[in-house]
Amino acid sequence: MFKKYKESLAEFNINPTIQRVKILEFLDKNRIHPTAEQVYLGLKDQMISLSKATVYNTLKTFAESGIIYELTVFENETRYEYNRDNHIHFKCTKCGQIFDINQGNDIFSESTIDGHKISEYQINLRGICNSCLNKEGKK
Amino acid sequence: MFKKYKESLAEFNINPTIQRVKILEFLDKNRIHPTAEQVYLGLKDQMISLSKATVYNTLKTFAESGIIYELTVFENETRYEYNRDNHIHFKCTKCGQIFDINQGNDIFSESTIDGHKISEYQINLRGICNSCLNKEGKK
DNA sequence: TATAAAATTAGAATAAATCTAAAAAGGAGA
DNA sequence: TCTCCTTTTTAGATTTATTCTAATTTTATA
Repeated sequence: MFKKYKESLAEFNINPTIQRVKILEFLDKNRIHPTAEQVYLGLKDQMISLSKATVYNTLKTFAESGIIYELTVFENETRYEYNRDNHIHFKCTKCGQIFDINQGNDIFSESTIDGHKISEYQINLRGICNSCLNKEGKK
Repeated sequence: MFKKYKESLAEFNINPTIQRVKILEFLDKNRIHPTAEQVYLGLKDQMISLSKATVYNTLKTFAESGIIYELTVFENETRYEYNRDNHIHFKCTKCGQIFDINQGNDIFSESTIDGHKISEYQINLRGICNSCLNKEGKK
């Protein structure tokens, strides 16, 4: 059942506890760039003993290992995603949803800029999304 | 003395109260991408009655008007800067400093992507800065 | 199985940001 | 200048995200 997640965790040298497997599964099946709070809320009913601290610890452990990605898109809330393909984010100011955009991948392929060594980058777009634009049009 | 700042504020239809002029001056003279807290700490000695709420309110008012820019660079702390020239940011994981990089300006000159209307974008780089690299080299 | 190490837990603590309601300041007109 | 009205500031309480702490439970290992 959870073999897939256990194997992934093993690849990243993370012990596959029940909590960790469940959290990874949640991230895999809910591609909404959730906050730690959202992960906790999404799991607490099926895991009555789950603690928020575990969710925070686990997400941090995951992000540090590289199995998931940690993002901050304009607002000051840390979000997480399982999608490790190179992509950028668009946040809608109307509905608040965050969309993945498969573009802009190798803009900073040079690893140095102004003498600073780049190890990572994030590109965040903001505006009004596709579906909110349509809703506006209909009014 | 503060004519320059009063004029800028007038351009953006913001009443030039003493607090506002002082906060704008602070941002102009301290190009460190400060947090609201840092602005408050930097001004409270010369303005004993200054309230944190005023700093937060003012920075928000400024950002909404467009006279300053609000940024989130990886960490979940909102930062502000007076520099409105198009540029991107580099945050050093060693010293925590944020550097301005004058590059990457017109990457999203097209105003639509995947049908989403782009009104704004941020590009954030992370790694080890110039001077931290040098210090490492010397050890 | 015993023992050590790692992980989880509940709840307290911290820190950023917002809210509230009252006081102060500023502007417009008589 | 006085009055009225709007805007701004203020202190402190509140909210919310996150971290910390110390005890307990689980897992790994000898």
